[in-house]
Amino acid sequence: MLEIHAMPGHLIRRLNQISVAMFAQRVAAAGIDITQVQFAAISAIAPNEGLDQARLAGLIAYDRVTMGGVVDRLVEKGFVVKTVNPKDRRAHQLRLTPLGRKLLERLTPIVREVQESLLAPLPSGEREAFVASLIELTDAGNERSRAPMRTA
Amino acid sequence: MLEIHAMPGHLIRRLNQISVAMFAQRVAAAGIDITQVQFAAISAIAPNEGLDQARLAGLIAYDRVTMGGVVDRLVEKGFVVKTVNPKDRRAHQLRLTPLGRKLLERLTPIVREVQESLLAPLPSGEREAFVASLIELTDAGNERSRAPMRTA
DNA sequence: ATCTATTAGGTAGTATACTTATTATAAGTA
DNA sequence: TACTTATAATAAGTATACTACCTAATAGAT
Repeated sequence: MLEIHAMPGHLIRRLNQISVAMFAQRVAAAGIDITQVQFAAISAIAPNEGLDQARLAGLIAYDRVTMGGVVDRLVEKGFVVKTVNPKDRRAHQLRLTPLGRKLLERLTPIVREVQESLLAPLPSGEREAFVASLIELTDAGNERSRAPMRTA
Repeated sequence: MLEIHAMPGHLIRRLNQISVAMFAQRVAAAGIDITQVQFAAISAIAPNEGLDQARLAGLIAYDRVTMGGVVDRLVEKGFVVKTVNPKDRRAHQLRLTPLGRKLLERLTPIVREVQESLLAPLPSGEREAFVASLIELTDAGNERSRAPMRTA
């Protein structure tokens, strides 16, 4: 048994890999071609149509440069359209296509199920406490991340 | 407030980003040029000198292909040496150099401190429970990851 | 009206993290 | 011995996640 096997940093990294793999497996099984990160993006665009890439990145705590690539792939797949904001020609406004909206509707219940499966190994009494701790830690550590969440 | 902001998968992803950023910041502050992943690799090689890349990948739950690149960078930096196993010429045996061993010694206390800082925002009574849940979840989900841990 | 600081987005480069395919070698079996 | 299967590593391709740097455009101050 190595020391790192009990280190929070290492365990979080592994749990993230498990989470990503479970997402990919369930979504592929439903015949849908999208990643976890791409899902987060469209689910944040949906209630904020017309927002720009920088604000989108802030909403879901992504790096801005990474966001550019994610959006491009979503545009390529036909789920998102990107138009220049006439009021601020630096900014690209993002909107879901009808296809993107339909995809989000189909995905949402699947993604909820993935979350349940992820926590299923915990006794039901501990799941809430675990999620509460996650929220506490991400909240407290937000500014230390290179891509902090920005809701304002 | 978006639904994903309370989803375990999303929170784990963010916490991993925070953890990686904290590691990078502290290690850079100590004047050391190494990533979290590279640290995990050398800390697993140290007590298992002569192991091959596939076993190393299993020990710390990395993808074997990814491991190849990580090892190459450690070799380039002079922390690890890679030799062909004469008994099985497919396999590359890994060993720390004296420089690698010294680095590991310098890093270990820093990394321990990073783990403490990461959990510091939790009330002290909740930290153990949180880590226990992490272990429970990574244990239970191990086989779902594309890079499961293999200690055998 | 001009100067300055800030912001949005992009490029190029590095590192992780996977997929599928290929090569080399090894080990087992017929 | 020949055939088959398994394994170690690499190659090429895609996606995320950063750094550092660059340009264009805007906003605010003077």
